[in-house]
Amino acid sequence: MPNSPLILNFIAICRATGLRRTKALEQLLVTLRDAGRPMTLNELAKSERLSTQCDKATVFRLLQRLAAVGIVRRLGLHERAAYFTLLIPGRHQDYLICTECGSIEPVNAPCPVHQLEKDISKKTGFKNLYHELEFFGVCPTCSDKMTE
Amino acid sequence: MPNSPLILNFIAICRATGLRRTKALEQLLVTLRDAGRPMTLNELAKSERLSTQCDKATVFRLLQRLAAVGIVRRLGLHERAAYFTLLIPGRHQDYLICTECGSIEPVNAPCPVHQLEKDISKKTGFKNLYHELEFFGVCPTCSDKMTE
DNA sequence: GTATCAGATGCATTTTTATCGCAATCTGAC
DNA sequence: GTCAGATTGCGATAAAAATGCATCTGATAC
Repeated sequence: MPNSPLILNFIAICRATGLRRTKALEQLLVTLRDAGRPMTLNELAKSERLSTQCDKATVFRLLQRLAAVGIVRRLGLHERAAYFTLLIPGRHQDYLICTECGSIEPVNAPCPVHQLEKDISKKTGFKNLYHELEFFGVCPTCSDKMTE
Repeated sequence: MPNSPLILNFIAICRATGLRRTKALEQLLVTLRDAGRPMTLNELAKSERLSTQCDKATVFRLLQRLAAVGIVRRLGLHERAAYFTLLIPGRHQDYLICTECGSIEPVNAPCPVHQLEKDISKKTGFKNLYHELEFFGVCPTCSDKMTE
């Protein structure tokens, strides 16, 4: 479903903020949605959909714009390269990351931080608060390897 | 207090793991402690104490080793460059970061995530879990500037 | 449908951050 | 004081991020 309501809605937001509907934009959104996880610029640029469609610089600049519009978020995730993920409305995601192999998986648990977010906003005067929560540890596969 | 008990203790841990006590090591630890906040490699290398004392490559390698020993942690913080902070035993720190000016301040609130950390460890089999929690928003100074 | 033009793109290049190799130097145990 | 091994400085490289510019394209007006 390359043109699901989700994608079409994102494209509408882009259009409303002055971005044009290009092949590269659509493919980038679809790639991020299908991945369902944060991806690096390199992963994206080399992905099946995008590598044949546009240059890495284009992906880079699109990600910047999408981040400015609020469709994409740039994450730290402790790695050398930045990760990018779709910001799907109403969905918040925390991550569990293996410090050995770098694997990233979403955490299936209600995030306990939202209330604290409101308190902090009230106390400090910071506006438009959001947060990033990442758990790091050694995954079972890696810890098996380490004890061998 | 260049040689506070804290620093001496860190040095003892280093020694116990085979690291040697060098000027660069001491100055790096003192610089991180005095800063009281995460710093990038570049900031550290250019700091008063370290710039006159050793090369950037040395700071880099020391940070790697200190991270391996568990005295220092490498943080993402949403920025282009990695941040490093002292891991003071018994102290956990979350951060509040302005997305406009990049200022970083510690959050003075009990972190609500530790219980979840244990649950995740039990459920997923991940070991040695820790987490990073960052809040992002627009600080009062920046939001004033934006409405002018 | 076509002309128009600001926005988008490809390609080359630069800048910044991260990392490594190796010879020279320093540290700590004896 | 001696010496093996750890550490360092310096230069080189790799990898990631960012940009300049000529060219191309999507969206609007006609």
